[in-house]
Amino acid sequence: MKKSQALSKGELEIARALWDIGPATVRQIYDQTSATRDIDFATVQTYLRRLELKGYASSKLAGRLRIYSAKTKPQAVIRDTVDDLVQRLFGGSAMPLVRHLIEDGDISRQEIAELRKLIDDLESSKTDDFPGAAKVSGGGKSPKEPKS
Amino acid sequence: MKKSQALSKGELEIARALWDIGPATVRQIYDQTSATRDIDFATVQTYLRRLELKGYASSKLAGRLRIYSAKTKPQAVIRDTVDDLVQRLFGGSAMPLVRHLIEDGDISRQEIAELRKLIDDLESSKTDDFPGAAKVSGGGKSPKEPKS
DNA sequence: TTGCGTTGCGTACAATTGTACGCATATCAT
DNA sequence: ATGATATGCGTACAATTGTACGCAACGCAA
Repeated sequence: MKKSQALSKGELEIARALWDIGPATVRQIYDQTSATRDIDFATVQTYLRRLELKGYASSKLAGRLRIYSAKTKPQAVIRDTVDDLVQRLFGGSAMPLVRHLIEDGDISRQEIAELRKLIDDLESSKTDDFPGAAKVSGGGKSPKEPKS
Repeated sequence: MKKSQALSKGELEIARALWDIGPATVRQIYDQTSATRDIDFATVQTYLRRLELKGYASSKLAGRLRIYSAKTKPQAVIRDTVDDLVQRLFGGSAMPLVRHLIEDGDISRQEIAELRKLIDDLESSKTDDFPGAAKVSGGGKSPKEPKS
C-alpha cells in the first residue's frame, strides 16, 4: 500500500498552526495563519479537511463547531519532509543543509551557544559508538530507519 | 516584477543533477538521476525544459544534442527553497530546523568536527550583531563573505 | 541502404494543490 | 422575531506537477 501521503506546503503550514495551538476550530487556525499570510477562511477549512483525509488530523463536532486535532507528532512529519528535501537537494546527506543554514546567517548569536551545547551532547553521546548506534540525549526516540 | 517561480521537488532534483555535472545533455542528467530513482527519460527532458522556462537553466543545441546549463547558483535556489520550508514549518526561524537535523542523528561524527569549526567562525564573525555591543573574543578569522 | 536506437520537440493527461463559491443552518444582537 | 454573521459541507475549477506518448529527424552498425 501507499505510504502516508506527503503534505503539501500549504498543508504543512496549517498543520503547524494546529500543532501550535492544539485542538482548534477552523477559525482559530485561520486567525493564527492569516496573521502571517493572506489566506481565505474557506481555504483553511479545505486544508484541514485534507489534513484529516490524509490522516494527519482528526476532528469531532462539538456543538456546531468542528474541532480539529493533530494526529501525528510534528517530529515525524518534519522528519519526513526534511528528509525528502535533503534527498532531493543534497542526495541524502544532511550536512550540507546544516552548513547552509549556519552560513546563511539565519542563526542568531544566542542560538550559537545553544548549538554548541547541542553538538557537545551529540559528540559525547556518539563517542566510540558504532554507526547507527547513536543515541540522542534527552529524547527517547526511535532510531532512524530505512523507509519506503 | 514577478518573483522567480519556485521549483517543484522534481525540478529541484533535476536542477541538482545539473549543478552536479555541469552543462549536460538530457541523457547525462537522466543517467545520473535514474541511478537513484526511477524516472523516465522523457520526464527528465520535460523537467529540463521547465527548468529553462522558469529561468533556472539555459540550453543550446550542439549539433543535434541540446546542452543544458544551470543558470542560477545552487546557493540561491537552496536558500529560497529552505527559507520557504523554514517559513512554513517553523514560522521563519532556522534554529528549529538545525536542531532537528542535529538531533535526528543525520550528522556523522566526522561532521561534528566540521560543524564545530563552522560555529567558531560564525561566532567570531557575528560579534557585532547589534550596535553598541561590540565584544570581540576570537582571533582574526576569515570574515564571512556576504553573498547574495 | 536499411534498420535500429537516440534525441528533440510538441502535446497530452491524470493527480495534486491552491483557492474559493454557495447554500443550508445555527447563533447572536437588537 | 429578524436580520446580520459565522460555520459546516459539498463542490468547483484553474494552476502546477508528475509522467509520458508519438513522431520526425538523425547517426551508426550491418
